[in-house]
Amino acid sequence: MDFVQVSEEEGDEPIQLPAEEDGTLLLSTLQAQFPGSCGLKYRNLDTKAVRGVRSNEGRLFPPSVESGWGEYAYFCVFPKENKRKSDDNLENSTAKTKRIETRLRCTDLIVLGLPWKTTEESLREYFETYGEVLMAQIKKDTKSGQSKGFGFVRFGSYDAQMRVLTNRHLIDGRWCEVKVPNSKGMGHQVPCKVFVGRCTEDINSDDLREYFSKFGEVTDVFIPRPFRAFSFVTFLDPDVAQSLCGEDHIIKGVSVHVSNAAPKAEQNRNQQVQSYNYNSANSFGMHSYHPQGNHMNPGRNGHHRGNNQHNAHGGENAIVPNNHNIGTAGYGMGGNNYGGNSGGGYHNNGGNHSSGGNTNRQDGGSQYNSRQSNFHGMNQPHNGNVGGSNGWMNRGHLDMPNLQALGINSQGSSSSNQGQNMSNQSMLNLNSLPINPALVAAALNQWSLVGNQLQNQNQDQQGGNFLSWMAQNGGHNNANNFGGRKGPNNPNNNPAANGIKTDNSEPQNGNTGWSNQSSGSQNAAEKSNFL
DNA sequence: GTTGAGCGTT
Repeated sequence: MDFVQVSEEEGDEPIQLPAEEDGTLLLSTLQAQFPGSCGLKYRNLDTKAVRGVRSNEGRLFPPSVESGWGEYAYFCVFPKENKRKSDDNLENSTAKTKRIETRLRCTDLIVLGLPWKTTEESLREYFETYGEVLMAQIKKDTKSGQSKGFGFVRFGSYDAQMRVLTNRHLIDGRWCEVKVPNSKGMGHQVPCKVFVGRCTEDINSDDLREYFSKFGEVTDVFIPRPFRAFSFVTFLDPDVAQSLCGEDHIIKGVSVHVSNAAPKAEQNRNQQVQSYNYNSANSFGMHSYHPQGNHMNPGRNGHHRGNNQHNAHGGENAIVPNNHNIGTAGYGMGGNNYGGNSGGGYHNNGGNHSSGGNTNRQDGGSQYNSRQSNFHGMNQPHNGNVGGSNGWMNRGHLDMPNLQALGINSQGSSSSNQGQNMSNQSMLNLNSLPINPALVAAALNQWSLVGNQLQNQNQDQQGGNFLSWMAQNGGHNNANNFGGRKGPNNPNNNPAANGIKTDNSEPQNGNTGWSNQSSGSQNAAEKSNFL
């Protein structure tokens, strides 16, 4: 039998891996020893160049047909960092990207099914093959010290985390599940989906896809039917989604407004609220959702709400012009309703908003680059610009600008704009308002007030965030397909090959669902683009 | 001393 000398990195002590009869090396053989690896490379002794080993359909082929693997010392290839988009510029250095991704998305991962004997040391040792392990702990009985059979790990890089979530794990002789813990929910996630308000009926999904694709890959477009004057656009990259939030864009001559697509959990809650309590963020379900605090930042000018937090890192937002005009669709919005007090003195460009005009900004591809530099500290909830420790009390009068700008008061519609009493918003019947429902929807969405009545048009209950998907697909299914401990009736036990989820049968996890998730393109093929 | 779906005394 032929053996291949493989080490994790060049120069490390090699392990001899058995090749197959046909001379190939199974990728699974490699991965059994080097979890997370996806290929091999070696250094050509003559040219000193590093060469890759041909890989196809789970097999690695020797460099030479005649001499096989030879005496080369091979070392592992691991998946690269997330590829940035081709039009990224130098502002997005790898280091910066890595830092952002780390800050944004690394989270504790729960490891289930650990053998009783596994120690924190052996747990760490195992996962260090994937990358830097910041934390590895075993949950134990306080009295006996006996392991409870599960633990937590945290990685230093998102790359490592991704690989862990997408691999199966044989730890101390037992197949274990690694998932994002329920307790984390969406806390560290950045939504990929945006709400697009003020849509007109002639804006179809192709229009939306085509338009928004220039900012980044669009993975899904959902337009509620019957027509509700808003839609949802999902991007591959949550950063792109976030960068667009708070902006107005012109599509087919219509000014649409992009804002956060709020998680379902909040919206469902909000629907129950009959009288809003401004003193309590919790009445809106405010917690670790909304990493950018979009719904809490007071005094923002109605645009770029999602970017407020970036300001805490040095005001790079200045490069994003705030000259968005409102009302190009003929819905006159007074500039006063938008402009004005910017809580922390940032984005204080309220005066730039005008009504009824055309936007000064053309959303060309070049804008995309500048957006990318805007992401800092998104994991710092509700910071900086919140006017006071008690966010809601200090929101000023601009926090619910849209409803008022739209001439809506507690009676539903008004020609005056004076009232600040919004306590009866929940009584609004969006379908009976004598104004364009898109305007109301856009306004309500900013407050997570759009609930099932508007958004549950689709029946897809698939959890929408990337990591929960990763957990569900990489975790559950891999476990199920490769020896997990789920029962035969578990819907995850679908026959799909190689652990990729092919349906939407995953049971909902209460706090990870996004109301706006649509089914159209949430399939394995597109999701696999993440990997 | 046993066990095998779950979710963390910070």
